[in-house]
Amino acid sequence: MLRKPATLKDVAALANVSRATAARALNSYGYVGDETAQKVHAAAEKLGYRGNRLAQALRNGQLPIVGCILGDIQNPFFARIAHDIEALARECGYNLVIGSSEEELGQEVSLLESLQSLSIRGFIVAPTSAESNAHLLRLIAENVPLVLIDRVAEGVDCDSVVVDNEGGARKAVEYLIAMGHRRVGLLQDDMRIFTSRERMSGYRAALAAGEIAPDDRMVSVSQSTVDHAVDATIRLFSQKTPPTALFTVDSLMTQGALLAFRSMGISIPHDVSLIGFDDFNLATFTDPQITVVSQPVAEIGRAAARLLFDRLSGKSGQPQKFRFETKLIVRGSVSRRRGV
Amino acid sequence: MLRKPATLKDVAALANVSRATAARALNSYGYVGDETAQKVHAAAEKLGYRGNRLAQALRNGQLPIVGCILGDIQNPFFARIAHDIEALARECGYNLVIGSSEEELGQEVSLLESLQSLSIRGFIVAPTSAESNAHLLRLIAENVPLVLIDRVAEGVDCDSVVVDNEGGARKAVEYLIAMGHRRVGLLQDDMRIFTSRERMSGYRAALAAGEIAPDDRMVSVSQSTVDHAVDATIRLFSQKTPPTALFTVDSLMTQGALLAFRSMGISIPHDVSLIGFDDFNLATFTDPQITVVSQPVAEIGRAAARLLFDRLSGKSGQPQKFRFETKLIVRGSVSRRRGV
DNA sequence: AGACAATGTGAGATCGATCTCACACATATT
DNA sequence: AATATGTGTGAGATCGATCTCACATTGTCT
Repeated sequence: MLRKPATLKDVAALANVSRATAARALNSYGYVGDETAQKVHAAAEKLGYRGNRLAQALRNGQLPIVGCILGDIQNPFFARIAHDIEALARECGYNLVIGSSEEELGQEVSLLESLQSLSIRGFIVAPTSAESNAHLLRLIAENVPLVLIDRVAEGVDCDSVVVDNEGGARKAVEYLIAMGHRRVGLLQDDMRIFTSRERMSGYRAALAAGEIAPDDRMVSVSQSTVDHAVDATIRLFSQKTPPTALFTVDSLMTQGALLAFRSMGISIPHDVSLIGFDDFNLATFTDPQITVVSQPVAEIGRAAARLLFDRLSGKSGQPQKFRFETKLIVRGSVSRRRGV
Repeated sequence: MLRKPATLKDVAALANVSRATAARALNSYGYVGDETAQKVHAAAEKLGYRGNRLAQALRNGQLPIVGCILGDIQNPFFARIAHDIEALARECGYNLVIGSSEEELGQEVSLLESLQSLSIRGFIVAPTSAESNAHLLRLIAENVPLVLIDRVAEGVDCDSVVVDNEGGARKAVEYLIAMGHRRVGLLQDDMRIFTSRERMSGYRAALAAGEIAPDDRMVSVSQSTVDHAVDATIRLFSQKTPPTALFTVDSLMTQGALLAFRSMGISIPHDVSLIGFDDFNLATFTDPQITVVSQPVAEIGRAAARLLFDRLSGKSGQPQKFRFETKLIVRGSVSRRRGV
């Protein structure tokens, strides 16, 4: 019983006019007689006519959809961003296609290709890799609006919205050092990821400022999931001389660290101090509450979306690079280290 | 410097053949000479030809995109579902458009219309309202594959994946009653929402089984956000004779209740017992850990996606209705009520 | 009355990919 | 030799909406 949706032709036929006239009436341009216009509208109403956006898009070359490629929507940070982008897109009459790269470059590339062949109008991407960016450069060369979010990529000159990762990490680690810690652990994800590099470099800078030699044994790398972070933390703290403080680079890792500490019977902040990058719902429910570096997550998505829609509405000019400040929120997960 | 993407015509021209032949070579159907095929492939390669999926979709009437309309991607429950759907869609060569209804019927309707006019192939929807469903019925009448998720709608006969909300709620409230509570509060969201109704009805059934008269003063309604839930909880517990136990219908509400209790100086489980519907990351980090009714969230999204793709690949037959069991996970947020 | 605008309408081209059909030429079959 | 089959190719229609252009019809101005 599949009733095909009504087309403009059907409307025109019912109203006894040509397709051209029907189009004029419905989109109100050019000359149309009042009576004719009414007939057309009545016919459209009666048939439940809804224009085929596909055909429209084919005609004018662009589909009112924006693409958004993030690492993982399950990360609350990305979920919030996706939500805000979708909301703004909706206001602007766009829809949002979401793809998860799962932090795999190949996935990101193929997702982007498949979306581009849909004549999608613009992209917001959190690039998996800071270096491999031929696919992004191609977009720019083809003049497709692109906004990078959370992360930038080397040599890719386009709009972007990031936070001061290095500064945030540095503040956190400096604070730990000021509290007397000298063996400060770092739990981070893949070094290909821009934020990871920057946070690592903030970590290093803080160590250097504290005249502490970097020590690879204090650094553990894992995928950004709770489970992987648990393992990585356990590895880090099973050493003979484990860190006395830990800095984790995102909220999933922070959760993993908390779970690992619990399972190992390590208590915070008595046995180990902890600071996480990115504030999250859980942070104030634990005992003690977790000290974090917070990012203005409510602004990031909206800022990126606004940049994209500005481009889409024709604004040209130099790429705009936003960099939001981060803030150290001191709660109770860090204690002063005596002696050693 | 906007270089338009190469079209089939360009490829055909470069290879010195007609469009028809080029199409045959690239999609390998019909007869094509070996040499010709090679020429075409070489030309396509050289021009970086990527078919225009828009034009293809217009031709065959369907776009390889599925639409997913959920309440709010920020709810970890929906985030997980969205993630799983996207992953399966990707495997099947589809992309995913996500829309947030924000629990507004109007939003849901307009989102659905706008996506349908894109010739999108199928939908997974968590309907805002259990009753207002003309838009869903229309989809079915037009034979568009539709899978309802988390919630069903009255009279809408299609594939669906839900959990046993009533049973879950009932188990929770019966447990509270068995622990000696007689003033059991309910913190729920809008009654138009299917899950809300079902959970309410489980709550009522448990009260009835315990021979406790329902009392409207024990029920507080709010939007499903942490902030609204805080207010609603405060209202509930500012009464002369507040509940001694509380059942919350989703994880955001549970978080709200926890925050409210903290701000009111109410301690769990000493002053009040708490059970939440839907397990969530925070539940095991609090002290005490929160007793919850858990749903098999990892299966829901995949099940729905599988149903949808089965339909898309032509499977017909009676609508399939999945209903997953829920499980009461007893942790430490409920204590036995003595005396009263 | 004749010229010239303003108004209203339809035929047909276009976007890009695909598919049907007709036609060419070869080889195979009686 | 005449017909059938197999192979390879291109012209043109199609999907649905839109836009350009040409053609009417009215009204207005000298």
